[in-house]
Amino acid sequence: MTMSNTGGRRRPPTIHDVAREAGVSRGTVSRVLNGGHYVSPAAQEAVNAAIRRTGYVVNRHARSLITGRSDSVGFLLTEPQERFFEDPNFNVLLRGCTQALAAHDIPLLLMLAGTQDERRRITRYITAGHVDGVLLVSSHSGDPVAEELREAGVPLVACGKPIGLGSKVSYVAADDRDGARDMVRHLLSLGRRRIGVVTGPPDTPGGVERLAGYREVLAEAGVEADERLIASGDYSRASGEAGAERLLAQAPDMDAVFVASDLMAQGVLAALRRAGKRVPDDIAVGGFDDSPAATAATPALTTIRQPWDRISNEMVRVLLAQMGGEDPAAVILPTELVRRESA
Amino acid sequence: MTMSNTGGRRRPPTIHDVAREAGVSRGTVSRVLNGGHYVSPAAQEAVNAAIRRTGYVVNRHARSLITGRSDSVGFLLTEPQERFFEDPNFNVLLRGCTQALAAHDIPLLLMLAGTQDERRRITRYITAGHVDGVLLVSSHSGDPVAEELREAGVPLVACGKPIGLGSKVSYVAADDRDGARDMVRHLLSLGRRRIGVVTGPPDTPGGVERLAGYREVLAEAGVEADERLIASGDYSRASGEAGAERLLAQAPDMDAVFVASDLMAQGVLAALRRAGKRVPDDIAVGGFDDSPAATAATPALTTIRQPWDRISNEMVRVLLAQMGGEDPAAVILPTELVRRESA
DNA sequence: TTCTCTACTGTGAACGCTCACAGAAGCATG
DNA sequence: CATGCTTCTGTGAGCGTTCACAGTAGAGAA
Repeated sequence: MTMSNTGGRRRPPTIHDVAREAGVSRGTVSRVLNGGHYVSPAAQEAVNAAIRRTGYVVNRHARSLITGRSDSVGFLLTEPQERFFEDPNFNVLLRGCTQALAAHDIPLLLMLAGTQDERRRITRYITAGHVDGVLLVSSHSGDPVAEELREAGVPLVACGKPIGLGSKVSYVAADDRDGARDMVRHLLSLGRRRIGVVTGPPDTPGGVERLAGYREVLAEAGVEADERLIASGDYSRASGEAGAERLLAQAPDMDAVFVASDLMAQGVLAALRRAGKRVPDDIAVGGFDDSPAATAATPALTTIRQPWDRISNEMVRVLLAQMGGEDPAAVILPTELVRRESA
Repeated sequence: MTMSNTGGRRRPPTIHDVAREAGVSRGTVSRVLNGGHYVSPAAQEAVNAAIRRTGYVVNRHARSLITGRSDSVGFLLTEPQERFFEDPNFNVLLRGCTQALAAHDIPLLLMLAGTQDERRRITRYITAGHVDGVLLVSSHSGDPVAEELREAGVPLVACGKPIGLGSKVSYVAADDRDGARDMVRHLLSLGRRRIGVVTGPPDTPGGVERLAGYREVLAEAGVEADERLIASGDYSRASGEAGAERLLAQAPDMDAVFVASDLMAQGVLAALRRAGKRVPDDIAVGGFDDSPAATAATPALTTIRQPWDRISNEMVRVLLAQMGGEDPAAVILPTELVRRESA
């Protein structure tokens, strides 16, 4: 019953064909397509029937040409790509955003801009209006792309608080500091007192906030701070391994370690195993993210869950709102302690 | 020097503005934009200068409206998404394709169609001409989307040989059978004779071919086949774990196991550890893929590298060729044995 | 009645581009 | 000197849609 057409018409049906088929004008069809206001029930029905019969789908290019919108949003990665693709969180985020957008029938364009050159090209591409908004995933500060897009007036939502920028840019983030506090409190509750930390890079919000939470809780608990218990990594597995080795050398009496990402925690576990330390008996290990890496690790990681599904949903919600003219907004979501074997 | 414009023009410059600025007609500007044939050097130069001065970028919607092309391609996943996002191979593939396309200035639209409903919608979206071609990632056979797209005449390249379809659809794949042969030969060369296998699903090329390679080599070597040494999984970590348990129960004297994916191999390692078996001393383990999971595992996996960078490059190359009117083609790429600790 | 208001419908004009065509040179060939 | 061919250029039309506007009909108010 569908797709029936006079003869072997090869070209897809246009709004004209639908109008003729329904016995109304282009304008009326267009109105039905765009919400159906000021259309009589009879016309509404006739048009819908004609659309079904002809198999009509709106030509987005023609629509975009006149509306100036593209009805698509970009998912932009401005970091060296290895990082993101190695990080399981990224997958979850990408999937969540794709799905949230699909619910609004908005396709997502994936854009990778790892090099300086690519970044320039992508910025031009975006500012030329090929997407209506951008979901930005870039943890490091000093990222010129975000600033340029903001200036160009492109609706933008970052994942995690962009450090360098003012409050004029929207972002959605988990409550890093609070999550870190929960974890360190948990380690304290296990009786540990010599608690080390492997932080993220100091130019990322996760690097700063998680360390701050760690310091706060120790101070509140009256545990003596010790800089030898602090090492910094870059969220990669390898840097976790290196960090753990440093800590073991500097503070052999360490009895727990809070690691700012599950991936780094995997590296920490490897280093501890090599050093002959049992986890959690000798040293308890706490991760952060609750990524697939947490359950893949041996022993399975006690970690802080970032609510990635909610994060992606909120990012999309805030972006759409901004595309609709609303002001930028910041959303902070709570984290949750997930207890497994490592602590 | 760029973006200079009379007054505070807000609207981006059009081809008209460029033509006026360069003192030529729209047609000439258009010709410069599309390859510059039949344009005098003087006009060429004037137009390029005008483009630079005005900051002009072509409006893709207007162009697409008339050419009927969209100058973008889709990356389509038709499986339940968990699988792909859990699988590190997927990342590498996605990244590779994005980069290969970026070199041609073609944006990539990521499309996820896990449910029946989504699949229908996406198919309509694609056949409506919103992308010029599709990179299909779907290992299972009996996938109706591929067949529908093929019938609709949409250029299509699959990753891995689509089992159900005829030879009319392009694909790029690693040489699964040969890779499996290499691995099993390697295990034999270590002196192992009771070699188990955890296969992939029988409706995927990897499931079929890797098992076939295993059987072939054992037969050639005159090693007795034993169905108790064969278990099948679904490429997930959990299924690897379950498969290993089954094998251990059925064939306690197993001294090696070839696992059809690194992720499953991680599960196998976990099961072996629980059973008190030392790897590789008691049982050697060989994986497949050389994904990040291979190095993340303890001990690091000896595995078969799939040439993902080449695969993605070839997929893009074949797709672009097809979009240019060439016939479908199949490309098979060689694999490589990577020796690490587990075998 | 006449006027106004609301609900609905149709029409021309864009949007920015490419394409086909016609024409203008310049140069060699008949 | 006309004729053809090649290289280059400008112009009109049209891609499929939305938008602004004008117009119709019917209902209620003055």
